[in-house]
Amino acid sequence: MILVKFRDRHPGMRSTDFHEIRALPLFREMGAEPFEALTRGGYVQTFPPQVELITEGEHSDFLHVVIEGSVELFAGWNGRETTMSMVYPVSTFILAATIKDAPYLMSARTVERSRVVLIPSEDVRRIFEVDNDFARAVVAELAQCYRGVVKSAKDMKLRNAVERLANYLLRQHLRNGGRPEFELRMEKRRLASFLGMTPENMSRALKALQPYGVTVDGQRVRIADADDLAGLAKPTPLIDDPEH
Amino acid sequence: MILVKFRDRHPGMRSTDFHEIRALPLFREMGAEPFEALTRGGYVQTFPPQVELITEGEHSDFLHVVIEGSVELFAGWNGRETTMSMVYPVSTFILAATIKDAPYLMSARTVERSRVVLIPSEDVRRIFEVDNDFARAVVAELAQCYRGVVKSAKDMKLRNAVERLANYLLRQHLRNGGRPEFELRMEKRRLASFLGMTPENMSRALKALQPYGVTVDGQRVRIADADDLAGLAKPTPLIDDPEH
DNA sequence: ATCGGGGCTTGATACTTGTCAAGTTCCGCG
DNA sequence: CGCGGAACTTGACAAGTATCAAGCCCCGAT
Repeated sequence: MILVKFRDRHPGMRSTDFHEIRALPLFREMGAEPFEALTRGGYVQTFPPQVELITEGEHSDFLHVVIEGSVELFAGWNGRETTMSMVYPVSTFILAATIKDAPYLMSARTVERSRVVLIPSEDVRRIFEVDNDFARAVVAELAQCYRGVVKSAKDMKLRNAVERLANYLLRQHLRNGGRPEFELRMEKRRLASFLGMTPENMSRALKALQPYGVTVDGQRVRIADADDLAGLAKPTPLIDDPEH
Repeated sequence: MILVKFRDRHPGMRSTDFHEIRALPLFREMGAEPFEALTRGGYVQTFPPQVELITEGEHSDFLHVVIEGSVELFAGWNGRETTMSMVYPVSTFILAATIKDAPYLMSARTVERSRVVLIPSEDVRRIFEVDNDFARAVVAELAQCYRGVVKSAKDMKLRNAVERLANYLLRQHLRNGGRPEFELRMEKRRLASFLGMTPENMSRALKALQPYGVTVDGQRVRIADADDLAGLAKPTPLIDDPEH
């Protein structure tokens, strides 16, 4: 029954969307009723590539949930721009700004055609005030995000470009079940910016990893001997383990 | 009455400590009873300078509150080390690790002789589960911390050494009520590490700021014309406003 | 199939930042 | 009071990284 009501009220939303959002750690533990109240005002929209969903400095109107496609979080200053992170389905972004009712610190744009659920920030804050399970889920999510940025900051401050790239490749390698070959999840130019270097520099960094068994063909990366690469990368869970 | 009980149970703690902790945003909104339960197992300890209070990778046993002195949060990798942030009274640190029951991502050491309150992590998590006001205060605190690290990451990725230093000095200038002279809050070597550069480089960066009216004598900094310096620094609330 | 554009690579070069070594200053301690 | 050590500064040099320019390659549009 709830499903029918849900779909009636949320133009464009499929019941699979509903289930996927519900399954997120952020929403998993709360009761059906508050979840219904939270998502009542939400709606789904499909955006073409390269659409700026939010702009840093602006006020937080919606909590965003990526259902399909991918979204880039980036920031600019003084004519420069850098990729802060990539968001893949299914996950939320800019939760902190929404909860604090503060301006966005980062902008967001679609990379490819993407389906995004928009939940009014006011509703998020209202349910947050009322529902204790949701409030605790928000804590878990924020703590996770916080630790993620801390790791990223350590990566930036303690490693040089080649080391950052080597560790990134090892993380992706593991993410893909340790298979020797995998696809990069984003364009190289974006990856370069994410890792804090120029595209030219990353191209050279990739070459520098050849002696360690890394070969690249387009988006396809092959890691011949992960241990060899790890000898250079020296990964540590305190920076590189996303679960930690 | 509560005060007397409190002091009886917490060796070394003064009633002023009690009030200062209670006044923190993290503890301000919760009821007297849960606060009492939360701090019941806590105690105060005074540490000499350069004592390592926590080590990254270790398990979170206590939530720490700095009452006097100052504490440096730092991280290491592969023989390198960097200062992540400084904690001044009265504030807590490593809340995220405590709540998540996860390993510390950063180490902490006293810089000067410091009084620190230690609250068992188990108690923090227990009260967090039970007390909804506290849970929401934790959200506010974590969101604040998260946004702080994001700003710091933007600072690192978007600005070069001189720009980071210029903006840091402007922030301190503002913090001190806009007076032309103020004292650096930490040693230069630590500040250099915090700002992501070597001490040698910071020495040169300070010289590079002389044409913009910055003069330095020991810990004493004079900013002759903040607007002039801001012309170079181009501060933005999205990186430099701690409240934002 | 051809054209055009954007992403990627490469080389040359310049700028930024780090390293090393030496010297100075400052401060605490005997 | 003077000694010792650490912090800081300075210069010379090396390493890391960015910029600029050119060419290649892939892919989508005509």
